[in-house]
Amino acid sequence: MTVEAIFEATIQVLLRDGMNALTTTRVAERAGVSVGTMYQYFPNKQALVYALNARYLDALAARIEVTCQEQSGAPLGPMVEALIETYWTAKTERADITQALYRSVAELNNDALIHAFADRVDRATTEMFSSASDANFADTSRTNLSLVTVIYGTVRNAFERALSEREVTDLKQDLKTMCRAYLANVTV
Amino acid sequence: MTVEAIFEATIQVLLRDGMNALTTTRVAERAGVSVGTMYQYFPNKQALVYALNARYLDALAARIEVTCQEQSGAPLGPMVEALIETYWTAKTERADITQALYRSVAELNNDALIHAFADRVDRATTEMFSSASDANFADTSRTNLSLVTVIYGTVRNAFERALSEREVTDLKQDLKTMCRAYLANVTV
DNA sequence: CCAAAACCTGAAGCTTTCTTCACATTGTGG
DNA sequence: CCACAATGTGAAGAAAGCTTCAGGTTTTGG
Repeated sequence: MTVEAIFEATIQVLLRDGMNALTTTRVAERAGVSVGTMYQYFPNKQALVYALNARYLDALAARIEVTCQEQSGAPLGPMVEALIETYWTAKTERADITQALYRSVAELNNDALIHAFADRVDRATTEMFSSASDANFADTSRTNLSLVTVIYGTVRNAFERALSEREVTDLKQDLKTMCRAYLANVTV
Repeated sequence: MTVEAIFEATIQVLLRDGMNALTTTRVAERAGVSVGTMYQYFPNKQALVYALNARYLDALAARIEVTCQEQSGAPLGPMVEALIETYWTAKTERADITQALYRSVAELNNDALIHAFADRVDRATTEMFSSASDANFADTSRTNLSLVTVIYGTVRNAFERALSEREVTDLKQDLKTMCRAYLANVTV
């Protein structure tokens, strides 16, 4: 489909030349369509980048929701590990795309996008944690916020450092350790 | 000083209008100088943004180094709390600037900048942790990497969610808890 | 006080990019 | 096979930005 080709081309250009070089002409060329076609699907360049990110975040949220449902009722330890695993995998299996998108959102008015995503995902994780067989939080939403902020933040920062495979494995392991240790502390 | 005015103007424009609207004309205008003057100090626009970030990261690294020296020889618990406190404060005391810079680096070829910063700071924190009165790591550099990645990542992610003051306080507290709990696990 | 250096000015050239629109091509239902 | 809708084309207009440079102003040091 044309739209799909345009999205793919956008990612390619973003990867190859960065956000500065992301021009309508270049995207259209790489997508194998004319500029006019692009404007039939997106009112302007910003809308294109916005749509690309929305699409990506939607897919990511959906994956997290699946994990949360799968883990419903499980003990907290496996739960948090599954969440880390899902998020980490989703971000790293196409690391190049993740990186490209991280850069492209920076110059968007992305607050609405980010918050909608955060709200949706928070709802899923909060519900999951509440359902844990050993759930007994003093403050569920606080614990949820701390966990997800630490996890998502760590993954993102791991991207900015060029870590070796070994370092990534170790870091992921340690993140799990930290989250489990934290949960042991905050459950009554 | 002129250069300082230009830097300040760059931040202002970045804050008010975002990276898209960061034009040489606008920066010069806001700085109260002519465009020509700007080009006497920076060979081009990118160099300006680069220099701004370099300057900021240098100051941040210096602050972290001070904390690391102050904490030399202390126990691990206070150490990691001091690191969190320093980093968090440095990032939040001028949250607007932090946000503006996070956005501006995105479209820089920032790898060199980021890695130089990471190396410098990692050296300081690794040395600090090694000096701890109760230091006894199986793998010092691994533990260091895990701690700093989690801490810096969490702070960054906290920025993207619009957290209330209460949530920030709680999150910081929980981050400290997590780091201490982690340290208790990895020290022999 | 003066000459040289340092610093500043901002209009204009050049380039690049976004966006439009009149027209061409392709697909579809009868 | 035809008429009509949907889709695609790409040259050109319009706007905006980066950078230069010839010349003005201020500072410095003797």
